[in-house]
Amino acid sequence: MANETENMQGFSPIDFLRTRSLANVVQHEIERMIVEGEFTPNERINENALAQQLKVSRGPIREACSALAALGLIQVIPNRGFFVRELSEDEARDVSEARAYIFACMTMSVAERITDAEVARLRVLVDRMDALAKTGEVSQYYPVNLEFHSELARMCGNARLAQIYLGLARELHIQRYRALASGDVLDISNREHRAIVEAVAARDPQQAFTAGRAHIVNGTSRTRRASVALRHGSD
Amino acid sequence: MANETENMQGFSPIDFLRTRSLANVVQHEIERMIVEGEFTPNERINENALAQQLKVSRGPIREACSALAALGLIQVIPNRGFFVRELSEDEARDVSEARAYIFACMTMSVAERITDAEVARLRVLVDRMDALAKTGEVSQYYPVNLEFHSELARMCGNARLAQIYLGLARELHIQRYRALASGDVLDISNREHRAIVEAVAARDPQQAFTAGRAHIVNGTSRTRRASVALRHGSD
DNA sequence: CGACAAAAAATTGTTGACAGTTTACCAAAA
DNA sequence: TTTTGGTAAACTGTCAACAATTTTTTGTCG
Repeated sequence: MANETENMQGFSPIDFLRTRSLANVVQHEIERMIVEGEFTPNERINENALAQQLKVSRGPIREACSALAALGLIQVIPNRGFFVRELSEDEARDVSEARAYIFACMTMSVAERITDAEVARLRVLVDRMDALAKTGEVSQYYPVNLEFHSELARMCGNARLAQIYLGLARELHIQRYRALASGDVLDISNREHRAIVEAVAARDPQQAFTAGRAHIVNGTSRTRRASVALRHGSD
Repeated sequence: MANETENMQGFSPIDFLRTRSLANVVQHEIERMIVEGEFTPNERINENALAQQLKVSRGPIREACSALAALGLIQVIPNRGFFVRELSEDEARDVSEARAYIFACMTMSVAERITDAEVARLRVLVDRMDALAKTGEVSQYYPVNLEFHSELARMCGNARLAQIYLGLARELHIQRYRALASGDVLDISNREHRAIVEAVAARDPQQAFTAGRAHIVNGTSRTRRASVALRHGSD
């Protein structure tokens, strides 16, 4: 129809046409709102208000929330509604630990199957991060770091493992356990990257597992320390 | 209320009642139908027919299917409906491998934190399975085997890891990669159980990881062999 | 007889309305 | 002032109807 192009804002028209179901669009919109803080943890999602705001009826809203509940991002309490899920201290610890384990498994798998060409590709990324860490360019370091991690996820040759890893990372991201990096932290982090690359280059699965797990565990405690420092600083 | 305390088994009855919306009931019903073969892989789920059969309207059906789609059990094709998801050969391999990795992480974690009392509890289970394997009582062996695995999941001290493990196991179960056991297979399988117990009893995480991974990997190939044999036998 | 187009049927997508439950509010009594 | 009881508003749970799309059937022409 002609007016399809009117009411799409922020979405590419291709995506809009691919998943024409409103529920799907709504789901991604709610996800975005949670990530960007328009919904706070434990807040109730008012179906009527959201329906009015997004100009749809409650049906698609409820379908989207059901899906997000299954994904663990939303909690449902019968007769009271959908609530943005907040991880307890214990749950956050479990998710972080699980993420470390699964990342370790990924690097282990990479060590068992990596080619020389792939080793070279990882080395390029680590070298580039080294240079950026030296100059302290956090904003440029971050995307390369992301690429390094997703490159490993691809190389592990197990799409499901990678998917689980990304899901856990997203959950932590939503809960505002975000990586906050300063100069020397970048350097330490990249030294761990190098340890991973050397382990997989040596085709040593044990060592790769250990290095991978250590990287996430250390990263988690670095993030936690930074966020505690921030909290004390701003109070 | 007075009768709250009466019929609580495992979890509180208040939770039981609180999670009962029609959509939730329908979700479990569809799940059951898939597991028990009333829906075959790739079959379309007819919303009207199912609504009539379950005596509800299409709203709850769609909410339930959205949730199952998020869980990966159902596939959505816009304007064509919900389809029972079938794992491809590659996907099934990935899921099996991921399950092995995560079980290995669980046993590794158990080795790092297990108490003497818990070691004793595991030994009791393995001994009991040994006795049942000798007599070849498959139907009695199976529940003890299940208890052994869930006991390990509990002991690993990470609810999220355990949840992921169970999700993967369920997915494979639904896809009919089921454990089919005969006498000597039981014996071999339980020898692997014993290897896991000895590794965690020695507080050796490395060894526990190896033993745990091997158990699932071997179990998968045993199941696969059995199912191939069955298929050839029945054709 | 087969290919193709048009009509009909079946099915999904979406909406608004109504019933049942929870929450908020307010007045009266202790 | 606090508590209690009851009423009204807000909200969720469910449904049936309508719109849009896909699939099946039917009819026509080569």
